[in-house]
Amino acid sequence: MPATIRDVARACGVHVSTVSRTFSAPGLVNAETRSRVLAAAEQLGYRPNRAARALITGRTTNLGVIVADITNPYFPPMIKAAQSQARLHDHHVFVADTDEDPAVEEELVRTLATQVDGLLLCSPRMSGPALEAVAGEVPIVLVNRIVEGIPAVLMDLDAGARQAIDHLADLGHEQLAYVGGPATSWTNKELRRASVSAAKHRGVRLTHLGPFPPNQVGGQTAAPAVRTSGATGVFAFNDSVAIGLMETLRAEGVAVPEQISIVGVDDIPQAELVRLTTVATPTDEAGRTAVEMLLQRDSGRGSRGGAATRAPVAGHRSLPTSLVVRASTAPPPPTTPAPRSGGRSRARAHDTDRRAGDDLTARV
Amino acid sequence: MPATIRDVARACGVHVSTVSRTFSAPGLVNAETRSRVLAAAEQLGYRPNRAARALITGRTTNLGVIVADITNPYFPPMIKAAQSQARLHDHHVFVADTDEDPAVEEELVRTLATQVDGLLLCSPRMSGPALEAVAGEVPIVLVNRIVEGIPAVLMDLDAGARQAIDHLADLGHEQLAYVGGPATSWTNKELRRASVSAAKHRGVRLTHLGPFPPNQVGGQTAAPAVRTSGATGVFAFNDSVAIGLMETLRAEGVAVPEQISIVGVDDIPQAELVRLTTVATPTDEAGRTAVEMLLQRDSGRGSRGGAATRAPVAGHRSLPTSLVVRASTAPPPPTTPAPRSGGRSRARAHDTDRRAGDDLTARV
DNA sequence: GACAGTGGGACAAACGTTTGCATTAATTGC
DNA sequence: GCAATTAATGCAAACGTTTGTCCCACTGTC
Repeated sequence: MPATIRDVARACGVHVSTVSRTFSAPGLVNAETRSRVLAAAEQLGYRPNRAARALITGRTTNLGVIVADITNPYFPPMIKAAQSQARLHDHHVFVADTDEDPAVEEELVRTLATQVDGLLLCSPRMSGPALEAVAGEVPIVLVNRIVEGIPAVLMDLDAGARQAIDHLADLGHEQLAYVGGPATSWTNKELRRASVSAAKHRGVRLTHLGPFPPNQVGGQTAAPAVRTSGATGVFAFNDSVAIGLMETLRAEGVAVPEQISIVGVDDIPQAELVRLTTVATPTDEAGRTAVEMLLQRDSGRGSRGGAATRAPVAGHRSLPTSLVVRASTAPPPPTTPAPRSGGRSRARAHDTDRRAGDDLTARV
Repeated sequence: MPATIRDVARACGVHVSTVSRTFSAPGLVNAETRSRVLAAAEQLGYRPNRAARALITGRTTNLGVIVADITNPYFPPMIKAAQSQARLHDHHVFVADTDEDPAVEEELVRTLATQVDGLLLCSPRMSGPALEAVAGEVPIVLVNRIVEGIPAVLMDLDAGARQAIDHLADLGHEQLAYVGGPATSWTNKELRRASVSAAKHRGVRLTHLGPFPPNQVGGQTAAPAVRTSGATGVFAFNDSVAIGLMETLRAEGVAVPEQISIVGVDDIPQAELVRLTTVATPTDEAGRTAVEMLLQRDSGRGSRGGAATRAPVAGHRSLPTSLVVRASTAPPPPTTPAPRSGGRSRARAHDTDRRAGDDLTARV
């Protein structure tokens, strides 16, 4: 029923190849002919059939974005940015949700592979070897994961952990805890490593707790361990965990931030609502950048080109994080333990700042 | 590079049509041959090319979901459910974000139309005639919108508004306000109408405020109008507006719920965090249902079938809402205005309940 | 006035499938 | 045992594009 290229050709007495070129290589067709073709196409409501085009060119002008859970507030900004960036290049995007299941993830990648020019894997849970195998079938860009030979965009977690630990140390905290996420999470591993390193650098003690599920329930579960750890400053795997923890502590009568300070990661919308201090990660920029890498890598490819023309594998791109100070952090209670003078004075200054402009948000 | 149907055919000395049938109509091919074909396909890593299949069958096994804003927490559960339901039927889904722009929406529909078997338009902003035109090109199911002749799934806003207004009236409020969303929003129109009707039915006064943007900023903007309206009970277009309003009122020293009660709509994750009383709408079920309607309508279609085989246009499906009572609603302050005895006594009871089990959530 | 150069278009093959029809072989009914 | 049915497979056209190659009719040049 919809008009085909042949209908257009017939309508203006010209060969189909001319119509085709009018769209794909306008320079090769006479200006007068071109406008006749365009008029006819417009009038017939012609839209090129992408499937047919994909069949012969080998390029689909489609991208795929695969995430663990669309309802996790961390992902939507990334998806949105990816989609919008793709649209800039006249691409559409498939979005798939793996429900946190590596097997589903793998199957989705496989079935999607034939229909896209590239795949964006966001915080993938798949095994490294599986990822490498899959990268052989279809161009891939990873987000929040490093696998040898596969391009990736990452958050600068080293800096992020340093910002969080420094902030707590600046406030005067000397006993910290890192509340970890899932054991299988690459991000968790990195964050933990970076936290340990930053704590050592500042000369404060840091204990590791977990693993816990990466959501509010995980935070609730972590509460007892946090209390017995004796830490006055807590750095959590992500905002959801931090929020779950904060709410639970408060319900149990532990004042936050007066008795325990909490820092999260990601700066999801909920974090602002509960005034959680957190390390903001530029998820939207990650989505944009990843799509750009995919498209760049892809350009010049196609079924005819073959593997030889494939662009050299791009490297990793690291995105800057930034600390957002809100109302979940403050100096530790004065009683325990004996404060060092330097830390205390700095902490006092911070404290005053926070009370003065309580509804202000400082970005560091 | 990837194996084609021809490679498989050659590998097991059989014609391509037999291979094709092995997948699309296994009953027509001998069991022994079938297993030989399957083995060869498996060994060569053959996956049917969807573009080629789409080209000849006219069916893409793809669906599209179009929303105004992916980062609006209202939509992700709907997208997730739609995607998961589609996967059950071996379909993939495109997700597109219109950035609240009707023109973008229209263009996305047009470009997506050629690549999908059906489109899910969630709270579309497009004009009615434009929607009708588009529905002629590709099967469509609307969510949260009624347009003559186009199937739709809707929230039962009549019931929702009644639940909200009844709840406020039960608490003893006699002067209410409806804080409206965008003027172009169909949902807003319905909600407003239903609120007026419910208020009249209960014999309480209700004034309409707005329009306001459908987000927290909208709620902030609405605060002055709410205060001057004299209302003690507020029903807001959605949770985001309700939250923005609540936070602003509190910052200005107006106690919620002691001085003003607020009810939202949607029950987004943030609502639970700030203990907002709200009318929950089953967005995930909406996504699931809509996909089911789309697929059902689509089955038996295809390029060869033509319009004659198109199933009769499905009707509307209305989904039940439910009131979630949290801590943003309470009886009005005793001073203003003189309470009617019936309302008061009931309100007292409610009030006691709330204080007794403060962290409990009642679903009505 | 023949000739190379060039711009514009037509021709046809190809992409990887599906599917109606023809063909063959095996089975059944009489 | 022969026609008629059924089961299994082969054959080839078709889907709507893109693109390499070929052809024609102009130009401008010597």
